[in-house]
Amino acid sequence: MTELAPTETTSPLTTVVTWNVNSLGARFERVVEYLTTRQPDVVLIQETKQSEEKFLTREFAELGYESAHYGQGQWNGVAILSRDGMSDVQRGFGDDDPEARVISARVGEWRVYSCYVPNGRALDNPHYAYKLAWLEKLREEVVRRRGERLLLGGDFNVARSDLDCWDPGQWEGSTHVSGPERAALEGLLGAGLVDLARERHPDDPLYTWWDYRQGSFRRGWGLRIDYLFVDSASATSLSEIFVDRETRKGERPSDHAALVARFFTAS
DNA sequence: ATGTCAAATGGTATTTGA
Repeated sequence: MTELAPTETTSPLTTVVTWNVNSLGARFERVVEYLTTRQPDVVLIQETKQSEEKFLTREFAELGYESAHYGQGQWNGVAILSRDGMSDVQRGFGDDDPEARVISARVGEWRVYSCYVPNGRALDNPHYAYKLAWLEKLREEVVRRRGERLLLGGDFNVARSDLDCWDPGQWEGSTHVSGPERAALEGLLGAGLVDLARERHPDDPLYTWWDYRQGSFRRGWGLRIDYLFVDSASATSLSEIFVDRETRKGERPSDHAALVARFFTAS
């Protein structure tokens, strides 16, 4: 088994988490429990499914986190939490994208992004073309920021390779594994990013999502669709990275687990 | 078409999205 446990340490590590919570309203208690017990430094949240008004800014502040949210209500919605503050928050790509799917901020030396890539729905659905175009916009954003310390986390809704998929045959003809989606994700990485989990653990599935149906989590029927990407110069500061499977267990879990990375802090 | 979950609604079941 490759289940990795978080390590207790007092060394100056920065912990960054990406987690698709599948409704912050439904998941708030789980998120609070996570923040309280694990005390991550930065949390990148996807699928808040909340309006700006409903986002519990004050409650997060009382837990020690500055927060920024880009919400649209019923669907989508992305947020960033930071124990050490943030500045220069940017919502969306600055275009006419009607869906709230990306937010970024300056956190310390990083520009961090919380990304929720469109699902695509089906290969012949207009949402699939939107997904590919959206990934291209994200790639262009990364190209624009070349040279900065970048950290992108989120639900990318693409399994990079068959290793990232419990039964590739079952997914044939579906979204998340198609050639154009994978090419778009590789194109994003080609802009100068490193897939930290895969680089550190070349042979482990490291699934981050399991369907609620059919006991998929128990059976190991997952996909790796959540990622943490950093610029290649920053990748050397990675201490460890793991999927926190505890976040997928217990009472009312999201269908995604949290992906956790720890970085050596620059001094 | 799914051993499910979440949001929204002329709602107490259905639709939509994932």
